[in-house]
Amino acid sequence: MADSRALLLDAAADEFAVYGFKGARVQAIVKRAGVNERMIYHHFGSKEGLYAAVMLEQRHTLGAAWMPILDKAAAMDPYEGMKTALSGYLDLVTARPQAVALFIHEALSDWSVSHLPTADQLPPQLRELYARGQREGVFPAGRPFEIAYMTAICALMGLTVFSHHFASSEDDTRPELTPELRTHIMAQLLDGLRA
Amino acid sequence: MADSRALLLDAAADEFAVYGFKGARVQAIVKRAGVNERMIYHHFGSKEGLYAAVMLEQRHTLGAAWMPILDKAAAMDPYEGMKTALSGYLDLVTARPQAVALFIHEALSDWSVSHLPTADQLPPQLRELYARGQREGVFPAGRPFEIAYMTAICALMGLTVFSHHFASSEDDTRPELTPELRTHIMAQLLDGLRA
DNA sequence: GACTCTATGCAGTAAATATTTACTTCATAC
DNA sequence: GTATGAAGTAAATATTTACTGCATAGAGTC
Repeated sequence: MADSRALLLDAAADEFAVYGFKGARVQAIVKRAGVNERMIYHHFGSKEGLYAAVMLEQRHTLGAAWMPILDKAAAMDPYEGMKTALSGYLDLVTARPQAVALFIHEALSDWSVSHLPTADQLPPQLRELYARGQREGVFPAGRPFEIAYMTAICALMGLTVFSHHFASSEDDTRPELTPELRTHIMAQLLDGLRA
Repeated sequence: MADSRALLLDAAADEFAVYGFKGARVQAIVKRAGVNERMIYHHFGSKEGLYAAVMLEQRHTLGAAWMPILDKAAAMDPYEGMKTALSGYLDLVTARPQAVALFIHEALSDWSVSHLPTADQLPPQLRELYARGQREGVFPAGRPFEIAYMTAICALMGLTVFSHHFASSEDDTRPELTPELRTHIMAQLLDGLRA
């Protein structure tokens, strides 16, 4: 009845995000999803197949959500464009911290087939926007785009991972970044990009 | 004969750094360490005891290595002090990427007793240095130290995790950050701190 | 040499874990 | 109306995994 495939993908994303591939338990996944254990092998063939499907879906979802923002940013002036792109990225990872966790787990583990974008697969819109900013003197001329990009994105991913450190001691709810904290973070990252 | 305790701590740090607590296998640890499986339970009582010992040792080692640099930084002017502290931190995590991996794994997992420093345990030397910089107008007045600190440190940790993305395709060796890349990263982070 | 104590090794055990086997429903196309 | 194949379930299997009981080796002390 219920779409057990989608239920499994969601539950598995949560479980893999917390424990990584080896640490994740299929029983925990099927329990979360509320489906029979057999369904994993029916839909995905193996735990590994399920993992690969989860990673593909996450990367696709994240990419699809970021794409329109990147396109919008590409039409703006370099500084405002970067602001838009990074702010949009922060929105995305705030809304889907599991995706960040999944990517980090994969980077830490020795997973053979990486589902992560490589240095030459970074968003071309931002690459061009950054180059334009460099020509206009808004961004420093000598700094490679890869460095500028990775430094800013890594900061956002890291902050997502350690966001619960901003929680007050008796705050039991998930401590989302307040708009005020967001503003400070964005200002710091954008100042870092400036020439 | 051989100090099996130290061998186990080292091997376990490597294994936990890659797979996290649940994903790590005690057999893999003892194989790496070249000691008998029994030794884990002799020295640490359990897998969990070994993990706790590893985390304590890593945090202590990292803290002890950073401490003198922080003290030196505290005596400098705010900007140069921050530069010294962050540059020293980058040296540390470059030399011991496993420590970063361990902390990130713990932040991602639902481990009950956290071995991570909380927001009020951030290095007091830097807190005071930052406040001094704010009074002198070097650092922005309204931005909380926790934000400025975490944003910069998270960027460094994230870059450590994703550093292999800077490798050229046929580079089989571990792609350490070149001095040139380091310079760009430090410049970007320090510019971000500036008022 | 006997005695003690810690370090180490071997061979196991019980539980956990990924995967498979055999089977039932159930919708839909021919 | 039945053939077909996908979706779902319960139980079993083979392997892995953390952990233990027990024996032994060696070093130091008397």
